[in-house]
Amino acid sequence: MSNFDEMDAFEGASTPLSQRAMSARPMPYLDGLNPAQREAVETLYGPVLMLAGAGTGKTKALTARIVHLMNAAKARPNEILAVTFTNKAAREMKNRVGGMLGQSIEGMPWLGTFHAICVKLLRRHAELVGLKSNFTILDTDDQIRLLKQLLRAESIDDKRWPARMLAGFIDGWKNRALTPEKVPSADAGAFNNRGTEFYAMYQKRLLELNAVDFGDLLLHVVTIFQTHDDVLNQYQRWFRYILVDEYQDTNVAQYLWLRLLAGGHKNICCVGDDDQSIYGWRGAEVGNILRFEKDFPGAKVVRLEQNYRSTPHILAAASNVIAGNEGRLGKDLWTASEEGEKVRLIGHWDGEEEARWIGEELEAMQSGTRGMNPISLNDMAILVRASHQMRAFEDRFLTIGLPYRVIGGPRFYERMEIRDAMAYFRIVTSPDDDLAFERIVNTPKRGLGDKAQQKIQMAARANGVSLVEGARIVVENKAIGGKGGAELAKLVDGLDRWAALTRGPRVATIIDDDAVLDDGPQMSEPEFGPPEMSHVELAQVILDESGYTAHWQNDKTPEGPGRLENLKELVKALEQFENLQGFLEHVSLIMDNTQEDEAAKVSIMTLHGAKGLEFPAVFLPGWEDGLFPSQRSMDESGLKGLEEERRLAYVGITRAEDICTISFTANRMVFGQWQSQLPSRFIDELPEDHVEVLTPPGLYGGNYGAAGMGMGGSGQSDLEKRVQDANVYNSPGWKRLQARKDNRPMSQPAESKNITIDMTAVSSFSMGERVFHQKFGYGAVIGIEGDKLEIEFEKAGTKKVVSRFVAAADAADDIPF
DNA sequence: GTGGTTCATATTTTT
DNA sequence: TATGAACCAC
Repeated sequence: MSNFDEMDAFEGASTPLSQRAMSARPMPYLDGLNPAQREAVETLYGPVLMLAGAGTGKTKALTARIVHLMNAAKARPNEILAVTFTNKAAREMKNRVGGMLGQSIEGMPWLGTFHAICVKLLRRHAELVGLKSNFTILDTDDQIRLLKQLLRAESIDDKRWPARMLAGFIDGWKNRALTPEKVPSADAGAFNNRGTEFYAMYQKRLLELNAVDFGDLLLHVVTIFQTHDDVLNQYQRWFRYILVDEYQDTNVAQYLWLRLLAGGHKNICCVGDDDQSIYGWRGAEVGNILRFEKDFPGAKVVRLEQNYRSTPHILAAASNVIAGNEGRLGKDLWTASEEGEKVRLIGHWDGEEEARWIGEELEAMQSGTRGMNPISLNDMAILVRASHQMRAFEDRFLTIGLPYRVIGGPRFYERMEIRDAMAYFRIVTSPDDDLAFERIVNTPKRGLGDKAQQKIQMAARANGVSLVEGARIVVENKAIGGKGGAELAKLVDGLDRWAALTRGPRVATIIDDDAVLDDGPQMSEPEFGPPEMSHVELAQVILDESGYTAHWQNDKTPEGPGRLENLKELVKALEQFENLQGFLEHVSLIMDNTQEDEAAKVSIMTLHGAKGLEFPAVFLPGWEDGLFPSQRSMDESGLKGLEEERRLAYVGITRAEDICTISFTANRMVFGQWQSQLPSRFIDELPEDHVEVLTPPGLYGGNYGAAGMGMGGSGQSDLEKRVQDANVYNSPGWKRLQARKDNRPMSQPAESKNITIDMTAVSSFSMGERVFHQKFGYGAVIGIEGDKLEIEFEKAGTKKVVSRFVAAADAADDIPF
């Protein structure tokens, strides 16, 4: 396809208002920048690497650069390609650019995530890789499902060769921009020697389904660029300036993509921090950022080293830890801020005690008991290495009634009910979406099990049609009897009816040259008359008439109400789109957890989830060898793994603005078994001058190492390792820390705990009353003690819970959180 | 086809 | 420990 005529039309497109408004004024956005930031902003041409340490104002610099490009280089907003990894980052950048310009920035169509931009590109050139432009995007779950089907068809024992493993290989290849033909022979042994073969089959199947997975979005676009010079040239000319955020997280495919696009003018500015590369296991290549100057000869490297976030103690601790890594580009972070408190280090007996102590500290900080100004819970965070660590905190906070929020977990669009609902929308808007059909055909239960579904499959295959059409044939032939047959007939009927409601009659395609948007090469789309019903209403109708809403209304599990709530939210989200298609094209990439909350809560999240965030008070629990650094990382990736863990430690510490508290425990329950733990080797890397040891004397003295030795009798190497670890624990650094430790008591229990009793809550429950709890589900009150209730839960057993976390069962909709 | 059982399994998860 | 998937009996 050739878009050159259209391209030429864009070159003459009128100058956006924003730019005219800008050029009249001076450049106020440059004033607030420090010299390094300013240099990075003002070097508009040629390759630039902005090495931005944690908290050095890289987003500020990046946004200022965008504005400066429009202002000084007279770049039109649509000629700037700005890529991020997350939607959140993209959104923030959009907002901040808009803020600097003093107007909303609708005119930056190419500011987005790698994936979102690739979707846009791929929809335009889909046919070059054998797709139709309305392809569907499969998420990980769909991907696994599909692979399972393939493996089953080949009678592969999925115990021994699980689909997940195959998905891992395939993702790995896609991350490296390798199509099946290009997989190197070194990888031939993958997946029992059949990895490449299955990869090829999977890709073929995806094309048949007109579908792509996340990895394909990049892979296909890279393939197009590599095989179609004309297309590549178009975009090379179109994107006059390229900006990349979090460059240290790019994988090979993204790297190639960028190199291809920047190939002409090389006006590319990459921003990143090699010390914050923590996604190696997802295919990210730190090498990309380390190699930048070689890849782009003559590149200007600018270091942002002034930190505006943390105190000197915190920075020193972080710098000292990260100094243990080899082959860094190196930065010297400094700050003008006041000294503040040292990084605090404390050991505990076990995870429960750790959670209890942190809970008390949080309360003390919140009430200002600690002799400081009170801190809002919103300004505190607990950052863990692995999500299973969260449980101890949740349990503890639930019992003491401390409001918390878990960040991360399944994303909105990954939830079962959302995916089911979306499958309904998909099958209605594109009836040949077989995957969607498979998902919903027996959801809710329609009495259509394996056998019935096989019949549909066979009918479809025999006639070379989609599953929906196959189902229609089955219904017409009455091949399925009884309840199932009747239900299937009803479903097919429903699908027809809903599809008819989606759109009005088809209208002749109109190509209106003047109406072409100026955001790049365009393709025309068929048009339809006006729909008879708004897509929002239609969505509700689909969910109701299909019986899906009722399915969850009848659901007895504690999740039921929440799922209905999510469905409501999904329908609400539809309002922002023009139609169902538009929604589906974007939703898989943009829906995220948008729970905006009112009350102050402490955040609990993983270290990975915390990247890019900052909090006045940060707690880093679980610094024990094996947990952090994670044993698995070290086993699988050796020194590389350990270094990535160390970067994770660096990320964790640098999230803290004022107070950073690191803790470890002597014992921890691992897979149901108690294990004695040794303090993390990273603890030894903390600089003693910047650390205050809070561990009470006697608790973790010499007997700690002895306990570790006593347990390690299982094998020679194991024993050796433990001896070695024990030596680490007794290392000079640790001994010095012990020697300097403060003898003060651990912390006073927060008194506020017993003072604040919510009287309304106390009186509102009675013995035997049926209640609902968000985490534990339904239960009966069997004991009342002040504001605490003892509840026998139907699923979760007997628990003591603060009454305001519980709602009367008949009012489950009004749970106050 | 559903529901209960057993058995294996056990990081991190931007899209 | 505790969760999910797979299998088997109704």
